Amino acid sequence: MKKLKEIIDSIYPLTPEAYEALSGVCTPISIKKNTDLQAIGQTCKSIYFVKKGALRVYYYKGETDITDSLEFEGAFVARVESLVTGQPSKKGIQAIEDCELLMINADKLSALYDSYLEIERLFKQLFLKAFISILNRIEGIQFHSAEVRYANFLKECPDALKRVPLKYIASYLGITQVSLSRIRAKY
Amino acid sequence: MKKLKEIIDSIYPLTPEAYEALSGVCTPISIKKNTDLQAIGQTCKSIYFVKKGALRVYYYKGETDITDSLEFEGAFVARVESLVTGQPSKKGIQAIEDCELLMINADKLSALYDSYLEIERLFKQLFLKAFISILNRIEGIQFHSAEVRYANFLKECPDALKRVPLKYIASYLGITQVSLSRIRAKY
DNA sequence: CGAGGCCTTGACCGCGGTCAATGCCCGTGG
DNA sequence: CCACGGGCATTGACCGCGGTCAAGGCCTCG
Repeated sequence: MKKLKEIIDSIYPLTPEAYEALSGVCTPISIKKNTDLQAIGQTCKSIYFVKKGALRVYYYKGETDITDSLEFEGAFVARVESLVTGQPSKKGIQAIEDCELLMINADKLSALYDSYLEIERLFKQLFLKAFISILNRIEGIQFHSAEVRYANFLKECPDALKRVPLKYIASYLGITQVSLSRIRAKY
Repeated sequence: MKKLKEIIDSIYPLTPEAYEALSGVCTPISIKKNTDLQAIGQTCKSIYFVKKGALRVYYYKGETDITDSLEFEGAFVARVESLVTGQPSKKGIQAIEDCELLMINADKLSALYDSYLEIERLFKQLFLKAFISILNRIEGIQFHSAEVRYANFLKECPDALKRVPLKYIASYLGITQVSLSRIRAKY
């Protein structure tokens, strides 16, 4: 069970007043394994903080289900393209385990920016982290073999294997279950 | 020869005063073909607007030279990771043709944000466009064959073929010159 | 005219994809 | 409590895309 405050402190600490204000726009949510937190086609108006559990962002490429990202305790989840453009998202968010979340309403959040510059900076920081991790991911896809990508993934998320079905991990790594299975067979 | 004003107007039009202020932090620059605008290892403190010519952002993956992006008239060029982190960049910017540019100093630019909210919004918009185009690029890399990527590239930049050496295009598409050559042989 | 850079082409190979068969685990109902 | 069915994972056979290595043509520039 992760605390929002601890995560924030590790990124961009807030004054008690700002933290209070931020808490005011957070709503606790529980969601069951294998249900959708946000369905494909909805417009994303929230950012979620994961207190407990595991989620995946996914979409359909033709017939096949692709896992776009995997998120665990302590992470923030959002569908940024939809959040900033206001367009319905082609991606959905699904619980892989029973989850406890905080829902942060995006409109209420940006209303806080005027009064609390530090909150704006915090989320700017979160956004930049996401941006840079995407740049790294491109490098991974373009230059590393599936085997190396799998090894890196294990290093970053050692407990993912026990919690996430292999088929999700495979499409997250950009390969098929079959290929992933072969890679695992070699240790 | 592209005008900065026209491009801005097509993205987020500014009032005359704001446009004046922005012009005040722009410096015209000329640079010769095959020379570096910014060398690898420098910290990026500028955003460039391309009035004329063609540039590429590149870096070294081991021994091999990789073209990260290609930019033509009307585009903005920056090394965002370096700009936001303040770290020296692993990427360089090189002129593929003789170029005429406007250099926008990043510090002076952000100093304008307080007085001109619209300028901040303009650049926020530019940044978001870059973010979304990166998301699309990931899709391209992950799901389209080299042949399709080449076809899409031709559609987006029809004149690139005449202006950019094939070896740069190849690494930009994430393949070798040899493979690109074979793809081209099939039309 | 020679040298070097750029592009093309051929021979060869390995990674990862598809298709299909099989094994395993688990929930449900007789 | 066991039997069955379905979803997930593994394995084998096969294949094609794109990579490497090396040779050869072509252009430009000194």
